[in-house]
Amino acid sequence: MAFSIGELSRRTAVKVPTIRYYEQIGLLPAAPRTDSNRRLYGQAEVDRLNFIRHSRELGFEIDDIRELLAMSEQPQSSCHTVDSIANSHLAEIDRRIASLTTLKAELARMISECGRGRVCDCRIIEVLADHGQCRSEHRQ
Amino acid sequence: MAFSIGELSRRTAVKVPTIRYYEQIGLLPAAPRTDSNRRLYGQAEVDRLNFIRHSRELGFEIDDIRELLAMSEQPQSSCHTVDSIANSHLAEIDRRIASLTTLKAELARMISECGRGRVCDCRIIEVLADHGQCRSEHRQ
DNA sequence: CTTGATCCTCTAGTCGCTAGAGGATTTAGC
DNA sequence: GCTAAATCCTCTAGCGACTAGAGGATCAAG
Repeated sequence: MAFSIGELSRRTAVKVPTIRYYEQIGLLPAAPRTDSNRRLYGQAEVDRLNFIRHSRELGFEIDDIRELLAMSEQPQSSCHTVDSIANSHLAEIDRRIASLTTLKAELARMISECGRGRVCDCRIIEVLADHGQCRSEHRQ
Repeated sequence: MAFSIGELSRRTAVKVPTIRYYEQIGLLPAAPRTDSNRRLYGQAEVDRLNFIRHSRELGFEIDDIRELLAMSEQPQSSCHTVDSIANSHLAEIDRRIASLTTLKAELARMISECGRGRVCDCRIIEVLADHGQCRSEHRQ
């Protein structure tokens, strides 16, 4: 039933020091200990940590996750807060996708235009410099 | 011709402390100083800093930028390195876009399914928990 | 009974900045 | 010329979210 921090780590793909760090910052409650001071966990911690990991992967910040966790622990409350966190996050996601898509096109174009030539002919440098000409002035 | 760090900041949209930081880590060469020890810059620094800013916006790390800058200062060399930096960056961008797109769909669905109800009925929590049921076990 | 894996706490380091203290100098208005 | 505000300088410390390592205790397997 109860298992070690290493086992929790294996079950959630969250590294051991990260789990301890989450406990330290109060994102996970302090775990009960064995006689020899080792942390003990159960299924509830697996769930909570998966929730945290998934949220982190989706780009939520720790403070967002704190709020989301607080919500999830008070199911009787309105989901308005959850909704607004998710919504503002969605707007941010949209911005990131848009900018990454632009970047992707730019990078892809740069790479395709970059022949086997010398850097002076390589458009990657030009595009990054936001210049229409070779940046040879940097050589002095 | 020569201008202050504040002016350089205005021309490049890079904050003054960030410029000093870049000098400190050697991303910008140490600027010449006035008699009263103030840094002086010219067009070359505007170019270089724009290059850096643009690269950072595109998600390149400082060390990547160091390499790209070294390339741009040796136009006679092959652009193979530039190309490989950009290519590996492109792969990373693709991964990020894919994961953000999945997230976006998920968030959008969550938000649309999240009625005016209680959190127990709100799918945002469920999706983040990667669970099919309400996480009321968290309440104890 | 020993070896190696795992656990503990603690401090310090990472990256890319950002903020603030405390002081000097420059610029603008009067 | 004088004052007040803006800008500059250096320095140290802090941020988020970990990650690494020291130094030591304990556990599980052969």
